[in-house]
Amino acid sequence: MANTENPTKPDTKELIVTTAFRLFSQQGYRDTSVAQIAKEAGLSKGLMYHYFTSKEELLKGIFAHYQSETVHKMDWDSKAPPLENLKKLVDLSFYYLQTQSELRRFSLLLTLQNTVSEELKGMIATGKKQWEAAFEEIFQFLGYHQPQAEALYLSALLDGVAIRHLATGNYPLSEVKQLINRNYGLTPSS
Amino acid sequence: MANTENPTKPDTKELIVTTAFRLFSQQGYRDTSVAQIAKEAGLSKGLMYHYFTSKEELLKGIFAHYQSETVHKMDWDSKAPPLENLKKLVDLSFYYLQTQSELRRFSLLLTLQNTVSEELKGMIATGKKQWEAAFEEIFQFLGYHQPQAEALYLSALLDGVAIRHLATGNYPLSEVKQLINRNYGLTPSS
Amino acid sequence: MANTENPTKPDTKELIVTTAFRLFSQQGYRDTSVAQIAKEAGLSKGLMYHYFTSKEELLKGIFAHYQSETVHKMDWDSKAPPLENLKKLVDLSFYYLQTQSELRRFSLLLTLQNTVSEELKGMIATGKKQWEAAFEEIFQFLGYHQPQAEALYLSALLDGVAIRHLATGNYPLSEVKQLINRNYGLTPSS
Amino acid sequence: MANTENPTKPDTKELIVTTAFRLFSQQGYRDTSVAQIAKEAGLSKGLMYHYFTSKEELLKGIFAHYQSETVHKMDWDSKAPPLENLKKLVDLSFYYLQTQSELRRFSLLLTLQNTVSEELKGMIATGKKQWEAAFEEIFQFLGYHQPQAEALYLSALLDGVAIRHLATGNYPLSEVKQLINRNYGLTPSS
DNA sequence: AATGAATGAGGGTTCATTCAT
DNA sequence: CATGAATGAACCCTCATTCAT
Repeated sequence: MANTENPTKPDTKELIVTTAFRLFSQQGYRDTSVAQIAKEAGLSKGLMYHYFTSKEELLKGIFAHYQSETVHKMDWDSKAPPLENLKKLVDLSFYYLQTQSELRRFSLLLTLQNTVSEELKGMIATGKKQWEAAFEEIFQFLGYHQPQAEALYLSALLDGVAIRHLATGNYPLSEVKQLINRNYGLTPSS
Repeated sequence: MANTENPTKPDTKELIVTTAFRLFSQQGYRDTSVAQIAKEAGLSKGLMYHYFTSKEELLKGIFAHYQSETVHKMDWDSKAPPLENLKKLVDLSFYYLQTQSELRRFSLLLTLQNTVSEELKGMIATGKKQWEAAFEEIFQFLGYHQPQAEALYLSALLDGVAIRHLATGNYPLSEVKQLINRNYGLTPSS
Repeated sequence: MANTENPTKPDTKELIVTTAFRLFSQQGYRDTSVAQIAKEAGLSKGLMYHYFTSKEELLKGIFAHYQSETVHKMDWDSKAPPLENLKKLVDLSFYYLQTQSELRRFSLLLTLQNTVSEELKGMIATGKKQWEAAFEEIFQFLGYHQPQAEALYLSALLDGVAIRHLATGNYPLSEVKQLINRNYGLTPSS
Repeated sequence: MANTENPTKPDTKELIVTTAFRLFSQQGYRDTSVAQIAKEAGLSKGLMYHYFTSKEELLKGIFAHYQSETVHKMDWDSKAPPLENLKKLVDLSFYYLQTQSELRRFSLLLTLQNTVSEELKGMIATGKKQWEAAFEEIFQFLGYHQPQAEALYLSALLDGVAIRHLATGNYPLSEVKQLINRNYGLTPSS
């Protein structure tokens, strides 16, 4: 009777999250109505409020959903050579940018918005901190003088590249990536 | 700066633009109602539509107003030493980020949104193009191998710094700026 | 006539149509606000938009509603004596003019207005065409030399009678009807 | 100094009336804004209120203007042969319909509207009465049994023809006119 | 779990009219 | 005679949310 045991039945909650995420990314949070999400997902408004008590709760739900999906992939081996790890992370950043561009857009959008609740801000900040901490540790290993500032610098650069890529239709991602590789002494692979 | 015709009479149009910009920056475009702008500016809703035919037109008006202020300062001397020019521009970018941070936030936000009108996108894109073109010319002078990619790289970096600064309360702007100065061989001044 | 699913539950959509029609007829389309219709019908504005996506759609709904009621009665037997059929139609025209005078006024009004949407014009035109076609067929049977022109002539006459009746408080409908009967060789009945 | 003496200066009041009449005819009274009339006429809103104290007053002004222009043309000679007079009037009706169609549309529009003020209704009724009286007198001369009803009948017919002509793009005016001529024993001329 | 009718507050916009200049 | 800035009320419409079924 519980639907978690029935693999054939599509998970309604996930369907809502997925649909809402897509629409929020494309049109923004305010410009997407609950009705539209319901229609697009093929279910009723009432049902959405059965799973999420409000539109904002749905927003948080989206974030929780994708963060849990993403985080565990960032497990890097702190004993491996630092440059290798750095390369891994930079590659991962570009990989996400290309494969989950809408998620990236979504994150940046929320980051720039003043209106988001403190709770959501916290969730976003947590994600960013993980990257910064990883970069900082690596730069420390590599003997950079200001590892923290360098970490923030690189994080900013990757954010900037993301925003330009998402905004422009023809941003030369690979060329810019080469410059990054060169500036950090990374050997290109792909 | 003052009304050209009658300095004592407050320029209503400018009052609207200023008020709207402030509110848009604080709460976002969608979360600011025309009624609120009118109330805050101390005039009627109807009057706003006397000056701007729609809320979106008001938004464009804001950009036109502040961009014209900005562009005016960007006239750099292409015959001066390139490094000096580069430094000037980087300084200017940081200067704007600190003095007109909300305009910056706003333009980044709209950049990411798909629902923005083509006309507005054009206005924003034009602003960005000017910076990129300036950077490219300088990098060419300096003999960089890929001046265009380098320009996009630096633009992205500056955008990224802006994002982080706008998102974080305590982003170490000056330290990051030092790193930029060092990486591009610029002598710090301030 | 009653709600097919639950006779006790008042059919909200029909309630809206009925109320709107009454008010539109009394005050005109433009001079009747959606708010007024809602108030008069005892429901919220929002609900009206749940059933009709716009005020104009509501207008179309009214026509659809009443025209379907009308057309149903216009099924005349083309094998019956032509004069009998003609009499039937003329009687019907007068019957509608007296029982649904406001619908008639409304349709004449919209006919003259250039601002009416094409779709609505189409709906009205369709109604008129049906009458003209019926008249033409009958006049053909009766051996009139210009059955089409005669059909348009009679249609115009009936429209004109409607206009005068709607405009004047004391238009002598029955006397004019007698003249029509006489001119077309119809034997009066009522 | 008075501008009535200066034939070269366009009469502002007439310009307003003419423009308003055109727009009212095309779009209806409610769907035409004072601002639009002012713009179309190339003058300010304020000036319009200098000549007409309200929008409704402007409407009355239009009617007064055109009625005074039209009435004096209807002077028919009661001593001439009745059939000749009848023909004259029918011809005149068609002539107006073709040369001043917008005025005719305007009249019919107001006739059908419930919202018009009593004062305006009176003005319109007066115009109609003149035609009816003329027809009645003629039919009396011609020995019709119910001259008044016949007058109303013919008036209605002419109104109906007008509305069909104004509504349809391709109404066969001349054919219908021939039928009228035939039915009333008028010899065609044009 | 699921629907969709129903609400109420608010949003953007229009417009006749007034009035200082 | 002439302008257009300014107002305020109303208008059409949207939307997050609730709730009976």
